[in-house]
Amino acid sequence: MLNYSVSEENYIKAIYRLDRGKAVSTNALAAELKTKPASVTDMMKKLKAKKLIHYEAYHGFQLTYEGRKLALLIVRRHRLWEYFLAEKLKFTWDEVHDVAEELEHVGDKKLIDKLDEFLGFPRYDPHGDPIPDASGKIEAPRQICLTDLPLNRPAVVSHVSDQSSEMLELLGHKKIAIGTRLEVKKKFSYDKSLEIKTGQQTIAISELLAQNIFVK
Amino acid sequence: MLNYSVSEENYIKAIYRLDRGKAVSTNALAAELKTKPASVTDMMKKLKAKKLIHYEAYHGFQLTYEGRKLALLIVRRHRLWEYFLAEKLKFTWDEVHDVAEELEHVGDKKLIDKLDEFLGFPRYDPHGDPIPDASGKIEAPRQICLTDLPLNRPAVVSHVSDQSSEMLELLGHKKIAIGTRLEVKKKFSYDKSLEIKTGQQTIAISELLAQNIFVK
DNA sequence: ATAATAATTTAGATTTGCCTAAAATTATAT
DNA sequence: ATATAATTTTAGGCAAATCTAAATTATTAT
Repeated sequence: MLNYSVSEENYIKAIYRLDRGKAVSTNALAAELKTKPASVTDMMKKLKAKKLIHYEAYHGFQLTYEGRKLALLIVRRHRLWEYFLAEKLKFTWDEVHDVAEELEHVGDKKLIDKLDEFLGFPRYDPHGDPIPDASGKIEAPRQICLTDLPLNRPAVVSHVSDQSSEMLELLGHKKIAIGTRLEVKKKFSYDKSLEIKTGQQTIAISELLAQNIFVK
Repeated sequence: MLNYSVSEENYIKAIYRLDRGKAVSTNALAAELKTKPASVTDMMKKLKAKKLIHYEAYHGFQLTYEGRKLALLIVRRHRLWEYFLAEKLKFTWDEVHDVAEELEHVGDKKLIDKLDEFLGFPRYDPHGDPIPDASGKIEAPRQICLTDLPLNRPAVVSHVSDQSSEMLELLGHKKIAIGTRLEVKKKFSYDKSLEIKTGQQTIAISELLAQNIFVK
């Protein structure tokens, strides 16, 4: 496998993260990477030339088979490092993300496979996300977005896709974590906020927050 | 402490490595980093502006106090990762260097200090080099190069800086290893080779080989 | 259906880090 | 001491990744 720049890897990972079946848009990717749409277009041309994405001007992007393989490799590195940081170095779960973000770009194949072995081949990272194996296989997470959960259907929080400390602080405050059981009680069309019931309490969830919570 | 690029860190580390009391030259640094003298000059201007080195055109460079502090921090990261790779991931001693070369640029302070703690505050890396502590202190065995050892001064081999198998084969053949006692008996200006006496024998050492042997 | 709006791309600059070739400076040898 | 050689710096360019502003294409709202 070839060698990719940190920037290329970050774009590929972001496209993978935003992938919901449909093509990813320039603006969405720019927002995700805190960069400008013009920069995204520049990079998309390069990634297309390297056959990592399908792309026609004005019609968004999707990962090719090669692109998805690379994305899964980066996700593997990221989640193994997160596991290492939490399990071995005793970082708290909200500290691991930013550090893993840097470590994930160290590309040595042997390093990652030996780290995996050292950790005992963990299957989930500290946020509950499955870790791809050395061949790139990943457990299919049959989770749906909280915004798509029907009213009064019991579910369990299985994943939060944004992992900024701001997001995690908010989740902590609302006492929501991986494994929390909940039901959506009401949906307000005005601001698309939700009212949800957890074991103890009934609370409001903004649209943005709901979009980043996934449940099974 | 500010944030430095991978390139800046590599230059600082190389100057630290080449430091023998006198100023480091442009050509020596270019050779060490496998780059061109013109590129070195470019970077030296930047490092001077950042007050990491002392530098006047045509007169070489030396680390400032800040520069030395940064160098020791990078050395600390490098050697802790080397220890981790050898001790925990079971890499062999000749594999650790290249991987540590990448990991050393992950700058998170907490990561390195927690790694240090996890490893049990090791004092030496797998090559026998001392590891600076969290405050930047390093054990003082300022060893000198065999080329700088005065005639007839008894010394002990403490370190070899090149670790290629070719080098080690040659050392093995000449029966020189870490701990070998020796004295320099003659220096030949013609090819800068040395004649040295070990316990058993008197042998010739080429300039290149001598440059890579360090003694106390 | 078309005009207004939003999204996207292009054009042209900037910064970092590197290069080659030429000029300037320092070191060396006779 | 001075010519020659070696070293170092300058000048000018290139590629990657980013930006702003302007132009282009797609979407939407009436």
